[in-house]
Amino acid sequence: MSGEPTKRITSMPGVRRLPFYLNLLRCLHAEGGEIVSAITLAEASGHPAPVVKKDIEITGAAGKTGVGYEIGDLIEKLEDFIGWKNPQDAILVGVGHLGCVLLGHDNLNLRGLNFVAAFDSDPERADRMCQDVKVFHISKMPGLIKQLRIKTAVITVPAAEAQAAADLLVEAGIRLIWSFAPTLLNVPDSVTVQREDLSAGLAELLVKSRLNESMG
Amino acid sequence: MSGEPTKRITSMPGVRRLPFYLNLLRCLHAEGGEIVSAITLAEASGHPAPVVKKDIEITGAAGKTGVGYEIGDLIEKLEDFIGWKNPQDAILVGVGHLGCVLLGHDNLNLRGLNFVAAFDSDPERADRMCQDVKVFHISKMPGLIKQLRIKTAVITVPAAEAQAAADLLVEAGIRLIWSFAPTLLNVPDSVTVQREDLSAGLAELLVKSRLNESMG
DNA sequence: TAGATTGTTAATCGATTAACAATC
DNA sequence: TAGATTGTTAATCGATTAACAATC
Repeated sequence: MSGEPTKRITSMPGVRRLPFYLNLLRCLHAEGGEIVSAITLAEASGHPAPVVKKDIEITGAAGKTGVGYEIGDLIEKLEDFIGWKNPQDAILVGVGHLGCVLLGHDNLNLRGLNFVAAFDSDPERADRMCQDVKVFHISKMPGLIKQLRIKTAVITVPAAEAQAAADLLVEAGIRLIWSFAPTLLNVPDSVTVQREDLSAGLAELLVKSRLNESMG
Repeated sequence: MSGEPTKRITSMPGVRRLPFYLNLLRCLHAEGGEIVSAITLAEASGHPAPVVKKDIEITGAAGKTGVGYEIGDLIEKLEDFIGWKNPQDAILVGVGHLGCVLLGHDNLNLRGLNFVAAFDSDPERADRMCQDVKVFHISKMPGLIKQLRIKTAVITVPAAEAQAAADLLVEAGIRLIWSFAPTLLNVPDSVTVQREDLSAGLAELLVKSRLNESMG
């Protein structure tokens, strides 16, 4: 009822901002920077300084009062908190255009995923390479996931096939699913699903722009 | 000070959920459905029914008490509110892997954008087609934007080139920018920018999964 | 009528903003 | 010391949840 210190909730909006800071920090680091203040990060990210400080706080990183944060340390702490320090093995289902882009994630500033294989239900797409990742027929998926003890999967199949793919993945032992299919996936509570929807961003752009106009 | 009825703020989280509902509604419509309740949409989307009702409310759509919403009407209202009824002409800068995927947006369930041209600074990529869209060298961009009076642009260039691209676009008259570059873009207030960051979703997945595990 | 569902109002919750004391 | 910046606490704001009256 009173005082639950265990309930340290981490703000998801905050978590989502971390990769952007990380990107900035890597740039600063590459340029030889050593110290950075929340104010600098705020200006470079477009978020208010108090937000930046709060976001950094959830990672457990500490700065020096009156000085700022040590860039190298901050990078370490952010990577560690997000879970990008030791990229985990992952597979991808659905080697269409979007699937291929994600497999070559170096271009996208994605970290934390190490694709070891990709799968597709179309035999035409199997037994080829896509972005240096071997593509197999989907019939080989369950066996390979179990054998390599993969826990993370990306779904880039059409909406109609997404639930069937998810069922296969869960049955084979997958615990984390990053889905780009515009459908709700039915999975057990023990499986974490993150649904991505590009059209959400487009809708936001169009509505924001209309609000912007009407404000003058 | 008291009672500002003009200040009808539209909830952005709500706006971002609309495209998903729209997708569901189109499926129901295609299957011959005529009426749908907020409860049905809630179950199919994974959002609570009160949220669905509030989200529908912002679009101005009205249901029948005790009955539900007329699917055809709801689709109309959502499309109209989001601004997808009359897709607007748009261009894309940066015809890399991601750029190509977005140009073929039919696969992505994106609506509202009608790509009339694409541009790239690499001469090798110019004067070709990508997903049925003609690719030009970037030197032709300002002229074409002005000539066709394009207002919307998608940026899929590397981070280092994004600001320069944005400057060109704004100068040529672009008012809406959908950017996939992991950088803050400096633009006048009259220009609306929507920044997309795929790695945010990945970070959220990893952290949510950790929270999920620690809960048992 | 009885059951179902919308639409609205009030209560809760979490995130952002503002302010400032502590300290390098 | 004086200036700068962290880290924390309090105040505000907005979004979600809960409850229910209105009504088909």
